[in-house]
Amino acid sequence: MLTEERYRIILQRLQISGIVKLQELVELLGTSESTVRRDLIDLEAQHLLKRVHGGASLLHRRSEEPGMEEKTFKNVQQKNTVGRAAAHQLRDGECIYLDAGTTTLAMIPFIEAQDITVVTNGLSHVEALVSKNIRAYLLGGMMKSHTKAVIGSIALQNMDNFRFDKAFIGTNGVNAEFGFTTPDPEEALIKRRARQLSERTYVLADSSKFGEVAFAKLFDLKEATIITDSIPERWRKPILEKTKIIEG
Amino acid sequence: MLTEERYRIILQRLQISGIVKLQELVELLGTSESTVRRDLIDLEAQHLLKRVHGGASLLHRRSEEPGMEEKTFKNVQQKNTVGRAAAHQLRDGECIYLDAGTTTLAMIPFIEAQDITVVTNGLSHVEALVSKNIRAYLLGGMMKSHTKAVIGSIALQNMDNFRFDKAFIGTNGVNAEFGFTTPDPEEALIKRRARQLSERTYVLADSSKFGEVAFAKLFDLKEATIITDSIPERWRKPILEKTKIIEG
DNA sequence: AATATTTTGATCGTTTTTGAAGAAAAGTGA
DNA sequence: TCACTTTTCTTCAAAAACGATCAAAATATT
Repeated sequence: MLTEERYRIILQRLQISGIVKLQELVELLGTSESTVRRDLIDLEAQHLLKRVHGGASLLHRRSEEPGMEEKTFKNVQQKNTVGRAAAHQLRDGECIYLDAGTTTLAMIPFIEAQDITVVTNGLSHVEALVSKNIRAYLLGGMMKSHTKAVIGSIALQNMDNFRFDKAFIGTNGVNAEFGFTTPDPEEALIKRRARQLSERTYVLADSSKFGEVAFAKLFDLKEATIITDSIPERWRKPILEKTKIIEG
Repeated sequence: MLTEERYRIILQRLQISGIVKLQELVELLGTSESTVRRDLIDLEAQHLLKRVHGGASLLHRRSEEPGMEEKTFKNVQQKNTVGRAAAHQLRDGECIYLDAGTTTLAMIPFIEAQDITVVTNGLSHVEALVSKNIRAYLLGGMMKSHTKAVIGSIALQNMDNFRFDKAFIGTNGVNAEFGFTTPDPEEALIKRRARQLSERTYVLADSSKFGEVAFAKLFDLKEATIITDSIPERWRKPILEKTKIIEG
């Protein structure tokens, strides 16, 4: 792996989590501790990050977005676990759909499969993908202002240009009775269509989403495999009766 | 294999990935390490890429040229002048196409017209627009890695969903003989189609672009109105003979 | 066809990058 | 504070990449 490539991955990782552990980078980059350490020293010299004991953090020169900032450390951990497990489902050469949202975004640093093609409706996603040298297509359509996601009829129509091996979809609620749900019906339409166009569908949901129900239904539990960090005991049985779960 | 052919493949590869390993190129081109090395040296001398240990990467326009530091401020001033003049052409309720690129990006802060709809292929543009609460549509398609622009056949096909009152397009060269030109043929296709779909077309070009010629032709001078900060005296007459100019 | 020029591939000594091992420093908990 | 763990720093040798050079091959010129 090229030096510049490592730099980019490190910085990208930082953008997403705000902080990275050194050991995490060693694992992610598949290189030695010494090398990562040297990279961090170089990047700090370029004022691109701040080294802290055990890793590095981004220097907060500009005020980050309020929506993304309030995520707790635990949330980040959970999302990373889910993201890692999801990325692990990828095989070389596949074409996938990556839904907008922070959980699917957390998948990207863990992607190791080669020669994959990704279609997404997330603006941040496409940026992260191209900086990892992954072939990325963006759906066209109307920009939803807050979530940086593309939605609307044009996006739907656009999606018909593609067929996917796998779709990775985010959700706000996982409920045995009501299936997967999300607050925005427009986004629900997109997610639903993505499922129809894929061979297999994975729904990414950290443990806090179990039992929740939001306004717009995506589809039933049985239509997708759930990828999560851990299943709350209370929901384990009723949900396992209906669908498969991958626990990271 | 011809030298030029190798150059083309190397640069193309670089456009796609943003970075290439030397060994990767050796394999791809089926030639010796020495030759690839020499190619990279030549291409770097032509300012078409930056050599890094183990391969080459795209040069980031920011840090590459030594005299850029001082030039930046003047450039920004120019772009702002152009951007302001362009934004002033907008009327309430219009639907416009906004081309990717830094000059068109500079328009956005100056937009005052109400209730407008903007279609763009620029990732940064769409972000800037939604944060100004302007209704924005993004073209779908393949992401070009370094310019944050959407290109390719899907983007073209996508554009046919729209009709524009006005199109604002960036360029790299304005020449009396060769018309408007840009380095990337893929981007040229998009720009050309945008012009066809609009009632009126404006090309934004700061004064440094006059006289320049790049590889791919967009269209003739007479097909669009030029918006610029100032016209170099030398080009005033030949260009004014062919088209209209708005000077900010 | 013979000669000159350019391009190519291989070799080799030098420099840069890398990973490992051990010493030093920093954090942790009693 | 002291022992203990974890992280960082330093050093060194192996590996990878580099630049320079030269002869063979391809191409152009006469």
